[in-house]
Amino acid sequence: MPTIHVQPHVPPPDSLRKLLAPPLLALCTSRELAKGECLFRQRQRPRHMHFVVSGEIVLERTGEAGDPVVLQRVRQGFVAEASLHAASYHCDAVVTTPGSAMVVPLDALRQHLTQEPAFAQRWIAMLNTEVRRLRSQCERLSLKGVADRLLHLVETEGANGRLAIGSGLKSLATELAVSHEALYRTLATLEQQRVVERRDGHLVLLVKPSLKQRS
Amino acid sequence: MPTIHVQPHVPPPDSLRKLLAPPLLALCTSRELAKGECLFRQRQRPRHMHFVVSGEIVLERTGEAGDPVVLQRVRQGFVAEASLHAASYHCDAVVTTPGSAMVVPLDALRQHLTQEPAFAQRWIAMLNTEVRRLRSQCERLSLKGVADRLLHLVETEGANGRLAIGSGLKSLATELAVSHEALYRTLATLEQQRVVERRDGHLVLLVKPSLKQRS
DNA sequence: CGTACTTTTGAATCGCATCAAATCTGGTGG
DNA sequence: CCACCAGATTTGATGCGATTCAAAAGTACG
Repeated sequence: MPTIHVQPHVPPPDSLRKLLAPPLLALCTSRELAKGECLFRQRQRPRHMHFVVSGEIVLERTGEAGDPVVLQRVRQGFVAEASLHAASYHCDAVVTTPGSAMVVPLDALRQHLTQEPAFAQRWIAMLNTEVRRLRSQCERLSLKGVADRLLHLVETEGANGRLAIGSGLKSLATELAVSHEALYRTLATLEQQRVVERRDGHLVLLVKPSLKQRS
Repeated sequence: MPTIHVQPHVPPPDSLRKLLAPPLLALCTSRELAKGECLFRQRQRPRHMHFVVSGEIVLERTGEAGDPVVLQRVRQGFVAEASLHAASYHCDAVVTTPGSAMVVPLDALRQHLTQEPAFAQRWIAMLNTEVRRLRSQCERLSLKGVADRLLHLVETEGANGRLAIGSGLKSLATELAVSHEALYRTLATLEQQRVVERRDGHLVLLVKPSLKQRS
């Protein structure tokens, strides 16, 4: 897996510049994300909002004594947008792939939300997108087979039948809530059947989604 | 299962009155929900926002040729809040238990959102809650065992270890993405072990969640 | 009273988790 | 440059739990 080094000054992506007004953008700071680093932990009080520019972080919750469950992987976008008014985080944010993030002070963000109606509208639109994404994820996790979940992921999250594998298939397996062995096997089968292909860190669909004729 | 008949004039619940300002509330109309009725279907253009007051509706998506997947059950709250600016619905809304809903014209809702900053704030808070709920649901669906999912549901969605079974255990099984047989069996086992109890359409936890000693 | 549905239990089967082990990979330090 | 190590990747074997098919009993409703 080729490690891509980030440039010293990663410009905030268009999506962030469009969402945030210039005055807010000016208050943002950049932050490097080192592998294994924690952006925040469960029960901490939120002080900043993080926007992942590059790299990958995962949200995970550790329930009492169980294995940590991966709630979401973020490669581009806000982390825990819902913690806007929360008194504490409800999950951990761990960096799985080095990169960088934009950091917005929470109090400034809240203030702009109340004072800039247009900004509030954009924020609502962003949350709507997030709600839809989460519903998709629920739909995906409702599927029974590993192959179904994987294909659903590529069709749903991928761009034009092409999905970037972030930090290895292992973390992808956790996101799909299957064992990594099962994912490896399923992927091998799908590759043999010419349904999907792995190329330079990407999963590529080789058949039209409507022609689901595997097995 | 006792069928509860709704009163002729169901007042909008507090949560709705707090969220909507009086001027918007005045534009709302009430609507009876007959069993099996469709509030809307996939690909239709949204014209109204629905708030379930009583009864139960489910959001389900039918993927090409697969079984319909239940995305969410709503017993109290907005249906498809994320379709605020969407050009079309991305799922069906079917009434599973008769009741009533408040209907808000979408254009009026959008207008108030842009003109009433305070209202936009409340809307954002509502969306934040929804995002958290959906993350919980994803976490639940990531659990492997039927018992784990069921208990997680009662702990998460229930009030004080008490969860109302809406329209039968069968629809609950679909929400948990397990076969209804598996749910019946698991529930029977859990009742034998004095972990949960069924009383008048409710699931009641009999042990502290922290003392998870089933096995 | 009959029909349609949910609930319940039984039995057979299958897919995935789990345990195990080998290979491959990139990165480190000698 | 090479030996070496930690992690990811891959393949194999086994067992469990859930799905599936089947059927019976209970329940609501016209």
